Amino acid sequence: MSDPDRPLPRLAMLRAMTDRAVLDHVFVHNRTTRAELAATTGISKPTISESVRRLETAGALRATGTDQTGRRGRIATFYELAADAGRVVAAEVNQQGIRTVTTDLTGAILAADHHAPDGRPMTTAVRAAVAAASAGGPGPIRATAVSVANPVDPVTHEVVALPGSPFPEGTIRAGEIGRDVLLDNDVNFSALAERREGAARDAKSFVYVYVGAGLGVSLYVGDQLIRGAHGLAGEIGYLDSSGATLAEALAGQGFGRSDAPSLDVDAILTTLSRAAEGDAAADSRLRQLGETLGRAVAAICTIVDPDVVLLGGPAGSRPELVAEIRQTVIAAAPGPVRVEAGAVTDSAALRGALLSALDHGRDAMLAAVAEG
Amino acid sequence: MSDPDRPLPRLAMLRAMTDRAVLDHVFVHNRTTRAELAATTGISKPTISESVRRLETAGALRATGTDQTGRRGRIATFYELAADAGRVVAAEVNQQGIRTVTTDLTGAILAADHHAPDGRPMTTAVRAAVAAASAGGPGPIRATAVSVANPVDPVTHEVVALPGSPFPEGTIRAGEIGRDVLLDNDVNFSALAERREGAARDAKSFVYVYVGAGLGVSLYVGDQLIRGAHGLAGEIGYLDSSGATLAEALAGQGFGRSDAPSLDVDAILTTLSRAAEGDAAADSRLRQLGETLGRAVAAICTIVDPDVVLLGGPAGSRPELVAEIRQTVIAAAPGPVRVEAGAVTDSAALRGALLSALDHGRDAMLAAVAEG
DNA sequence: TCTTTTGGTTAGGACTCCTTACTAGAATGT
DNA sequence: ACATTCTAGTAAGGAGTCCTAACCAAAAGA
Repeated sequence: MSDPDRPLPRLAMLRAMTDRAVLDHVFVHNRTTRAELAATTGISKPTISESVRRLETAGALRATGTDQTGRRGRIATFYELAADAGRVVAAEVNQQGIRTVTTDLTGAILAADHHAPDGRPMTTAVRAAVAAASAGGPGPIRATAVSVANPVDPVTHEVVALPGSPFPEGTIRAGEIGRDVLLDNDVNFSALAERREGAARDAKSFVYVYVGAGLGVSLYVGDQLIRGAHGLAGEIGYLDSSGATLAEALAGQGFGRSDAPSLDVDAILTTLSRAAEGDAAADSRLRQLGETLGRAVAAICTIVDPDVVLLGGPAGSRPELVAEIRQTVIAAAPGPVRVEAGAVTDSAALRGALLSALDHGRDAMLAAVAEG
Repeated sequence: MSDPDRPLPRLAMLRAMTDRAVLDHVFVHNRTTRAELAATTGISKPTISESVRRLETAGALRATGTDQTGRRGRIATFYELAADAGRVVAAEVNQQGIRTVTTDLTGAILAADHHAPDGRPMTTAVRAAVAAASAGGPGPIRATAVSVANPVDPVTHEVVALPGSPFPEGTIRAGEIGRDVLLDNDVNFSALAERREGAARDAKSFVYVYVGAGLGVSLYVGDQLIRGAHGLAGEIGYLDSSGATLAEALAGQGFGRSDAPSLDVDAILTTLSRAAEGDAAADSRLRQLGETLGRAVAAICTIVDPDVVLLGGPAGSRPELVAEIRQTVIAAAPGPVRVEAGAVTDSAALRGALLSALDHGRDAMLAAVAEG
């Protein structure tokens, strides 16, 4: 792994920085030319040319045609990522089964799959699904990310089993699924998706509140996720709500399951639709739900003062509930806060896992180029 | 300021990194030699020599004697920071007046002063105190940090006036005190002191709770302070506590002033001492205070899951109160949390302001060297 | 006195990057 | 048709930083 001969520790860093600048540009503008690279990065043309040549011989880039737009001057040659530069795999595990997606390093989807729950142990099923998603494509798998519905310990990378959790199995270790697997919470991954390409793109800090079968919160400050010392940051089911925990309070309002921090999504959704039909009792229960959740969100806002609060999940993204929560938060939090529904509604956790896998996969490819 | 000719944008970064490595080593081991620098930084001896020569001619370093420990081999020449490399000023503003301290870039104290409140407007008095602390020493003032008792907006650097705040004046702008002034909250600065040289030295994340005339919280995650989008992070006086705000609840227990989020420190301290003398009623009120504060701290722990919670301030650092709060927090927070008293008791805010000024002052000197 | 040890310098080379000048090739203008 | 203009990329030369290896200087130990 590490060279016995390290001839240029510091100077090599400069070279790696130029390579990174080139690749970073390729990741967003899939096709590019040497001239465009030099112009946008500010690096000189000869240096860019050398970097491109290096990356091409290393198998990362590939010349892929010429610029045929009838423009004056010499025709430019396009470069893009080589087809076999690598792939990444993302998987989402929940009660509906296992969903996987495989993309190349640009993020273009190569395959997607879904496995309904069968009798097998969860770890076995996940390992098989990831192996199937990894098989038979061009280039090596550079990274794998798996989203689960439970908190994940940031140091052991092991799924933390909370009492009464809806997650079907208490212990999954990243090492049992494959090597270099990024295992994380679905709420964290969903928040990442919102951060990168959702409603929190421009926020310096934001709070993502997931209201679904689970109830969880992710905090982002800058581009940093606050995981907590024991991976328990954002487990707001344990927040105090007028003497009881928030989960207990919600259960007492008829929105919880008998087993603790799990919510009854169907109950929430039927209440929402009945309130919309004019049912006064349902409307009252909706207000009560919004106020209970809103007070918890207001506490978070008082403590971390985020730019924006995003609500997600099958219940949290419903506009009626968003409006109720917003009202309570604005009344109770000291500063001005925006409370909105998340923008990434379609399997946000899988999307976030993919984004995370892409980050790491791209880093891995760059490291491979630098090594060899 | 900026060169019209920028001959080496990238290569110059390497050189700056070497200089920074040398200076960083000098900042902690005041005296050092070229050989020691090469050994500890891993940079080659010729490169270190060149950097030392550069820093010496720029006026940052100074040869200051030779190694006289009867050791074999050639005698080493010691280098340390030049006396006129620069100074920094820190000031703490509170109801007792203005306290200032001036140090060189190693942190050695050159002067300290205290100004009791006079009739003058606060901004005028602070400006005068900072000017007095800056005058007549060797080398330029590289940075100035001022600690105030109110929250500071992170973008405008203006003191935010909260209703009923104990801070005597609502608006101070950093620009009105001097140029390049770091203006921040006393709680934030105290937390920085704990982070660097107090009980949170080894913590990855921690919460600092100040209980004194003001009531405030600072959150550190890694080396990053969570300020909040509007500078209001940690204003827990507004937290909900059984229907009222925390400040109101504390006032209702007899620990507050009539003007809102300000605490009556004397009332807390007398309750503490009476409870220690066996007064049952005082003991009951102490337990109630500990539980009220503990529930707020537990909410913070549930949301951010820190490594450790440090309590500071004239009331917060009292061991009896720490024990009460700890008991409530451990019972209510989901994960295992350490709750301790802060270790920096003697004017922590001023110490933190000084540390912050040192950070920026050292950076400023390095930038000055790089400029030429 | 000779050897060893240690701090530091010198010499030479490797590497990265930059500026300037140049070439190739296509569209445009006359 | 032919020169002009414009663009992509290459070539040459030089500057700057860093590294290794060898060397020098001075003091302690044998």
